[in-house]
Parts: sequence; structure tokens; C-alpha cells
Amino acid sequence: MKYSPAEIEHKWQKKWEDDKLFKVEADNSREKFYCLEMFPYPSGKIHMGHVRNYAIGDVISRFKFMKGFNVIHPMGWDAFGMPAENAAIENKTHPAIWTKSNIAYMKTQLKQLGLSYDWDREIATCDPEYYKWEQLLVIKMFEKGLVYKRTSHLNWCEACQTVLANEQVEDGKCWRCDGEVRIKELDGWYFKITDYAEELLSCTEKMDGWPKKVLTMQQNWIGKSFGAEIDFNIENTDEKITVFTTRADTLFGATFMSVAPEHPVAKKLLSGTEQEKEGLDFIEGILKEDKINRMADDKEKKGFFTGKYVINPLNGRRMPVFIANFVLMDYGTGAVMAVPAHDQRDFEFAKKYNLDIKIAIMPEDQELVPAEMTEAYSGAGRLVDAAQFEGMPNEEAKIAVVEFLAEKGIAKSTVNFRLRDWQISRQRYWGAPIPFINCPKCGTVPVPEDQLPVRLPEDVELSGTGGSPLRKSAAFLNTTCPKCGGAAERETDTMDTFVESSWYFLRYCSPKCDTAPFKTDEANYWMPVDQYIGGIEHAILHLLYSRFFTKVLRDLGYINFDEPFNRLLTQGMVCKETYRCEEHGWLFPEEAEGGKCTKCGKEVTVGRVEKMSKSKKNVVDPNKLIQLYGADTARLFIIFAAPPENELEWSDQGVEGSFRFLGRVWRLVKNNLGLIQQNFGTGGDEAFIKEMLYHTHSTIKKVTNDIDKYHLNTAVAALMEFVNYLYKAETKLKADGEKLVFKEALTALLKLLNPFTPHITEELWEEAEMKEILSRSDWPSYVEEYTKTDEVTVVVQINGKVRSQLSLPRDCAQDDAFSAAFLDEKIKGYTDGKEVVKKIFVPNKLINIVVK
RNA sequence: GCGAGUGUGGCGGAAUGGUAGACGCGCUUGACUUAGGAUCAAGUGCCUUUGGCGUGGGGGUUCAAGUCCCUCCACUCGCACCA
Repeated sequence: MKYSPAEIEHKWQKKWEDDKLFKVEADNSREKFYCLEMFPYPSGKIHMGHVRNYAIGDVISRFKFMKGFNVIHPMGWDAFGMPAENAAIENKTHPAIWTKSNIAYMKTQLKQLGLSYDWDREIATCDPEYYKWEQLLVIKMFEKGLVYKRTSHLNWCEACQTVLANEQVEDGKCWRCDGEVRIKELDGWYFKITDYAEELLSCTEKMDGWPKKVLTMQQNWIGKSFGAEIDFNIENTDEKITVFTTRADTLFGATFMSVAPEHPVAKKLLSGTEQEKEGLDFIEGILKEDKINRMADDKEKKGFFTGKYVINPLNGRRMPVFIANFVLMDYGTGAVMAVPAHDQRDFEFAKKYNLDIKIAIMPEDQELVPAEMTEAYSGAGRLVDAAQFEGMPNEEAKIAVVEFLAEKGIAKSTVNFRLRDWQISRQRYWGAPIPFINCPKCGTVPVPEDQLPVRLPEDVELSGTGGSPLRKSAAFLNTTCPKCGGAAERETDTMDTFVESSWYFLRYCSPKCDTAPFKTDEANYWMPVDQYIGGIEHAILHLLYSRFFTKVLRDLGYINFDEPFNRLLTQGMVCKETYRCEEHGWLFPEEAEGGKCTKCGKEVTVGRVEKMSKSKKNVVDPNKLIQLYGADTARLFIIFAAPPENELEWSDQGVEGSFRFLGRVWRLVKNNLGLIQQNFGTGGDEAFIKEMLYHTHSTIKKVTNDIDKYHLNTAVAALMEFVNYLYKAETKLKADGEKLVFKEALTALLKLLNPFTPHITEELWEEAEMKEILSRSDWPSYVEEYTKTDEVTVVVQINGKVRSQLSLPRDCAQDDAFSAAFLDEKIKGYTDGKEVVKKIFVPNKLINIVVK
């Protein structure tokens, strides 16, 4: 009978489901393993990136399951977000309907892959039973001072009609729609993630289960720097401007000051002056620019002189104050002291506007002359023109200058972070409502716990224009203040969807809990996640936010651990070459059959290998793949084709190869069903039996170790080798004892292969009349002794080059090995008449003879 | 510019400092076949083949280097006027 996956895969999926094979409960007497894959956004159907992510997770889960761990392996839906709302506007449906039907379809797709999820733990974040608890957490955070509202200059995506967090602006464009982002002054809600900056940073040093790359990215994003805040008096006033600097040692060289266009002091300085209008226009011009433009590489530095001066606190120098396009309101204090001699940006600015350049740091090996400088000098040196600090090494002066000014109360050393508070307001409908009431008398009042969830109103017509959709529902908007009972308005912003994904892994621990977000004892049992798997694109956003939430929930007393994810595996992208027809543009692979466009017959241009994407049409539909080859082949190919963290290049021929391999497994076991069902005595060719034991046990060892290290591709390679060997061994079987060992080899093969291709192995297992379900059976163990052969091949090198090979008894003595080597004919040819200078012996491996 | 990483056959990829190229794809030859895009067997780094050369280039450490060190080159990713 031929291997036909379609027939067997459905059967086993149903069986596992009916038996609730992967349903788990917390059990303190057993060691747990939490395997988690990043949950998907229900966009409509799954793509190969999902398949790869879940295939990797499933191998690990099933492996740990067979190893006897209490494995929690949940799945759910990151169900709030823009596409549902856009689809609703387009199709005049409700986002909930669109989302739910997508979830239903994608769930059938996931089930077709035979993934070992405990579906009883499924959650969807758009479910009020989910966001109710999120709202509660936000209120708890508010009570702790970790949530606040303020007006500021925010990133606004015109296409999405909403605000974006800093992290969500990539290359000046919206992370989701690639639309242009500009600055808009708006009210917004914030999470005080900056309170945790220090801990989020310091914990990265202990997170050795994460890829270094991701940790570095997070460290850079948090961006800790040591420096000082220094006050500068505004000339002829009592007011001051505070700057942040990491180079207090260069203060003697500060000749002007630059402030961000958004800085409140900018308008204040201009106020009432004759250049006020011109100055305001200048500010306006910069703020109006979109983010791509403003952040452009070669952006020219532009400034506007406010007409006002500040006084250098060290030497009393009058420093003109400029509004400058390159100063960031977001970083430090939004104002910088400009030291053109020692800062390249200030240097360029000074050259352009003809401002003073004063040397403050003189290097040992050259003499800086302002007029001759072509770029700023930012290296080390001694202070010059520096009063009592004259001649001091600049590193010392960084501290000394601040201490001196601190005594006068005009400076303090500070630590500054690049990390900003997390802006969570979105002016959209399809998100969790922010649970506050704005009362004209009492201000911001949290919605009382017993009134949660604040549900999304059903009566909103989505148009995509005209501001926040929730404002259009009178029933939602108008309410009474829980404090004073007076008329009040509900907050109409909804939360950034990254809030939902910041704690979903906790909800999985108690998905049905209706008294709390989750049960503390269950979370403390299951968490932290032992293995988290997902795309590198979440290196900062989702992973940083989740770490923040975990720490907050710990401090709120919900949980007792510091970090959510012990180990992180960032799987690589799934790529494929692109096809293009000059007339029809990008083509789907099936439209480029035989190098000709199926629409017009023209020659197809084969492009580079790129990430599979709808826009370039270089996609392979998981449904079709499963139809053609079955889920087992799809899983096997994806695991085998590349290490999990590498890019995976799609290869139709590679898929065929994986399918062929499963066919070989199928025939091998089918041919020997009778043998497996029989019982055998002992006896037979001892060497042959030893050989079979060697192959079996070293394969068990290799596959076990490889899966532990997540070298999944080499584990599969070892299984392929094993199957190749078993085909050879099969032809030599005679005696009972040989058949017995061969039978054991086959059962080991099925077990080892099961995490990768569970359906075919389960089917063969059943046909072999094994009693229990394979997925529930034990992982095979190996006997170390069997993994060693009696004879070993020892290579003989002359001067480091391999010249011969010897077959020697395992662990033979050094002297015996050398004598054997010197007796070897080939070696004699190299050693005769030569002086042996040195002899190296590596047991069971190698001999190196150095001759002269 | 700063930071991180990667460079191995025709391709994807293997190799605790110890036989470079496991495994797979592709290719070659053969077998079985009405047929082969099924299956099986053998072969497959390169060359001027008793041998020589080979892991991006150059240098170094070592008995021994894909692996460690220095340097250069190329590519990828992340951050990017962060004061």
C-alpha cells in the first residue's frame, strides 16, 4: 500500500483531539515545560512563516512531552487591530465578525498541521473576557502611578488615522502600513516603562537563553548614558534652560545653545520679539515635515536665532540660543549646549551660521586651532582656557565640573535613557477601551472594577474618517462619574494592541479564570515560558513590552518571577525566488511554469531570493502544500532545510525529497510489519547485531542531543542516515536475534521521528500493533556502550597531512598505535630515512608524525 | 557613522582545535519497466591524478586551523543628528 498522507493525517488529528491528548493541568508533582510560539494575528489564512514557527515549536513540545515533562503548549489569537477595522469599513461588516470567521478558518488550517496544542486554553484577545482583565491590570497600574495621560508631540499615521509609539515608527514610516508619519500635538495615555528602564537593562546581562543579537538590540534601544543636567540662566531674566550633556568637560567650549522646535522655551523666548512671527513659522515648518524627511540621512542642519542669550555658568560667556531642527525633544531635556570644537553636529552648525568655535580640550599630540579645523575633535585631552580646571585630563573634568556646579545648585549628574514612556492611545475602534472616565470635576477616574469590562459599543458605524470612532457612540461616550455622580465622558481611545500581547502568555495559564486575570499559583507553576519561538521582527516591541509587563505584575503581587521567557529562539524568514513577467509584473510560482508566463507565454525573469510576501507573489500556500504532500512532509522539509534561526529558502525539489524520505520510511516499516509483530529469541551474527545496536543507539543519542540543542536539521539528517542503514541491514537479516534487534531499531525509528512527522509514525505504530498511542509513549533511551564500536579508524598524518588510515581496537594503547602506524606501508614511505621529530596521539582518532 | 553577525561544492547545509563537505537537492551512469517525473544500485569538491590544491583575501599561533588571534574585503541585519 502506498503512502497516502491525506487518509492518515485526518484520522490521527481527530484521534488526538477526541482523546484530548494534549490537554494539561498544573501539577506540582511533575516537572513542567512551557513551550510557546508567538500567537498570530488572524489576518485570514496562515502563511509559511507561521508554519515554520509552529513546526519548530511542535517538535520541541512533542519531544518534551515524550520525555515525560508536563508540557503546556497553547495557542490563541492576537485579535485586535487595524486590518479588521479596515476590512469592516470596506465590506460594511463588523470587525468582530470578520475576525471570528478568520479565526475559525485559520484554526482549521492549524489543525491540519497536526500541532500538539491544548485547544482548551485557546484565547482571543478581542474577547471581553480577555480584555476585561487587561482593563483591570491597567487600573491597577494607574493606582501605582504607572499610567498617565499627557499632551505631547506624537507620531501620527495619516493612513491609520492614529498615533504610534516611537518603536512603531520604522524608517520614518508606520510599522504596519508603511504610511507617512508626521508629528501632531495630541493627548495620549502612557505606560511608565521608563520606571523600569534600569531593570529592563540590567536583566539582559543574565538572560543567557536569548540570542545575543536580540539583547544587544534591546540594550541599544534602552540606551543608558551617564551625564549631567546643567542649568543656563537666560540673560537678564530669572529663568533658565536645562540641558543634558555627557560632555560636561567641554562646557568651557560651549559657545551657543540649541533647543528643539517642540521645546516650550522656544516659543517663550520668541514671544514679544520682532522676529516672533518668523520664528514661529520656522518651528511650524519643521513640525509639518513628515518623519521620513525630517530623519533623512543628509538632512541639512537648520537653525533660527531667537534673539536671546543664555550665560555659560563657568565663564560667563553669552551664548546665543537657537531653535535647531536636529535637536530632539524626546531625548534628554530637549536642549543642548553646543560645543562646536568638540561635537561634529555643533561644528557643522557653527560653520553654517558663523558662530564662535572655542577649544576646550587640547589633545596631547596636536595643536587645535579653530580656524584650521575641518571637523570637531571628540577625543581625549586636557582642559585649556578653563580657569581652575586648566590642564585637567578631560575624563576627570567630566566629574569635577559637575561637582563644582552642583555645589552651586545648578547641575547634577544624571543617568539618561533613550527609552521613552510607552504611548498606548490609539484613536481607533477595534481595540480594548482604556478604562477611564473623564469627569469635569474629578478629572481622570478609573472605571470601578465591578463595571468591567468596558465593552466596545456595537452601534458605531466605521468610516475611517472623522476622528475617534468611539466618540460617535453617545451611549458609550456619555456616562456618570463614579466618584461624584455627575455627568462625565468615557475615554474614547483604545489600547495599542501590543498591550494584549504583553500578558497573553499568563492568561494561557488560567484561560477560563473568571475571578482574576489568571491564577497566581498556576502562573507561578507554568511560568516562565521555557521556550519562546517567534520572528526576530519582535526583538524590541513585543519582547520589551512583555518583559515590562512581567515586572509590573510581579510588583503588583500577581507573580513571583522577573522575566517571562527563559529561552528565546528567533526563527529565520521563509524566502523564495521571485518571478516577473514584463507584461504582467510579479507572478505566482505556478504562473511561471517552465520559465514562461502562463498568461502570455513570455519569458519569465527569475529574481533574487526574498522573504515570501504577498506583494511580490513569491509565496507557497500551505493549503496546497498539505494537499499535495501532507502535513508531515511540509513539517519535515521546513525543519530539515535549514537550522531554525537561519533564513529558509523554499525549494520544491527539497519538498519532494522530504516526501521521498517519508515514502522510504513507510515502505521500510510496512515491509517489516510481520517482523515487528512477532517475538524472537536470541542468537545470530554477533558482529552484525553489534553493528545494528551501534547504529540504533548512536542515532538515539544524536537525535536526543540535537533536539536538546535545537539543531533540528541535523537531527533529521541523523534519522535519514539511520533509515539508509536499516535498508542495508534489512537485506542481511537471518537469525532470530538479528531480527529482534532490527525490530527494536524500527520501533526506535518511529519514536525518534514522531515529533517531526507525527501522523505517519502514529499510523505505522498502530499497524505494527503497538498498544499505546505513539505520541504518548516514552522517548527511547540509549546505552552508551552500544554507541561505541570495538574497532576504530585512526588516521595517520605525516606533518599534519593525512597519509593513511588504521583500523585499531578501541582505546588501544599509544605505543601499540604508533607501532601499527610505523608498520603501515604507506607511512613507511614517508618515514624511511627521515628523523622523527615528534609524535602526537589522539586516542581513537588520530596519529600525527612529524618528520624532518 | 555606530553596533551585531555571516562568508564552506552547482545549491541548502554538516563538522568538542584532530579524516572538510555528514544529510538532502541537483547531476552522471546503470537496473527494473510499455513508460518514468515511481523505485533500486553506484558515483559526484577542484586540478595537469604514484600527486597536488581546496572553507572570502593576506598574515600569525599550533604537531594540527573552517574552528583561535591580527588585518583587509564582501554581504546581511539592527540603530542612526541620542548631545
